[in-house]
Amino acid sequence: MPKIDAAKVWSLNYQLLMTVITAVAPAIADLGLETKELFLLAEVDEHPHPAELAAKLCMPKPTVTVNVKRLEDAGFLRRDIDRADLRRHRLSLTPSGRQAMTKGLALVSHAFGERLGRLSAAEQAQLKGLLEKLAG
Amino acid sequence: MPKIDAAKVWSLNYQLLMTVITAVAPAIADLGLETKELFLLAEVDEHPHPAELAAKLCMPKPTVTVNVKRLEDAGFLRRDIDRADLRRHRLSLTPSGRQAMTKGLALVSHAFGERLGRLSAAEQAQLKGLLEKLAG
DNA sequence: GCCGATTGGTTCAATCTTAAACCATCTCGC
DNA sequence: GCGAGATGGTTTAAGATTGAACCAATCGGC
Repeated sequence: MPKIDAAKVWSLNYQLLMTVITAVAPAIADLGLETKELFLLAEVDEHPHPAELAAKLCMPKPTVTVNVKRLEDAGFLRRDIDRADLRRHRLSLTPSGRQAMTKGLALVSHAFGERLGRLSAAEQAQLKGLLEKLAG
Repeated sequence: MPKIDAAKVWSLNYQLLMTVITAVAPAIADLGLETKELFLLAEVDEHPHPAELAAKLCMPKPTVTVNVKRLEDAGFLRRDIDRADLRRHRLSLTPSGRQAMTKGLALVSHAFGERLGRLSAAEQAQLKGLLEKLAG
């Protein structure tokens, strides 16, 4: 019976991610960011429009609106109207936003990297490959 | 440079989990459960005390209190005072709670299993092993 | 035994989230 | 063009989350 229990794997994985992010949350907060805001910032380069962000981050549109507003007020984000489609807003990181994002991701990398350190380099690569297959 | 970017892996993984859970959320709701409540129920057998649940699920104590209360009101959970330690509450699933949990986990298994189906049985086992190393 | 420190759980109030309804703009077919 | 439907984003109001303060019971050292 090689079949594994998918719900168990999901749950295990979830707890892993949450443990890591909970541990770094205070340090991220010191940068002036909520963790959700950090992950939003991290996707802005690739997905500059709020609707895409909502889809990518699995969060409802109003949540994006609110978070974007906060990030804009904090000076981490600029919001310009897309001249090609007046409904759209094109988001872009300000220098300080980029800096905060970089620092924040470094914190996450460090914390999660400690866990990943339990795996060999080959296993790490393997894991990444498997997740990419799943997430694609 | 074999070193992988841990934050990327974290984020990839997070999006994978969220995509899956977002997709099943409506079906879970049909069982009368929020997704968080389902995962709380799923841990009750192993962690019958609210404080342990809070730690295991990475949620603050008041959140556990509220969710437990809802689950109790809905008839999915019983809450008895632990006679050995009068501060503690010992939680236990009612029959209908167990049934809802089983059905809910089956939904998650099915949805996540579809993703896992992209991997061979060997890869699935590999993934599970890697995650267990990380989460332990 | 008794007192200070710890732990388990709840309450409260402030904050965050989000479904529903909304407006503005765009797109497509005619 | 023009109108119906789709899409991008915001507002509002209702519900969820959670830090801080709290009470009750236990534990540890004396």
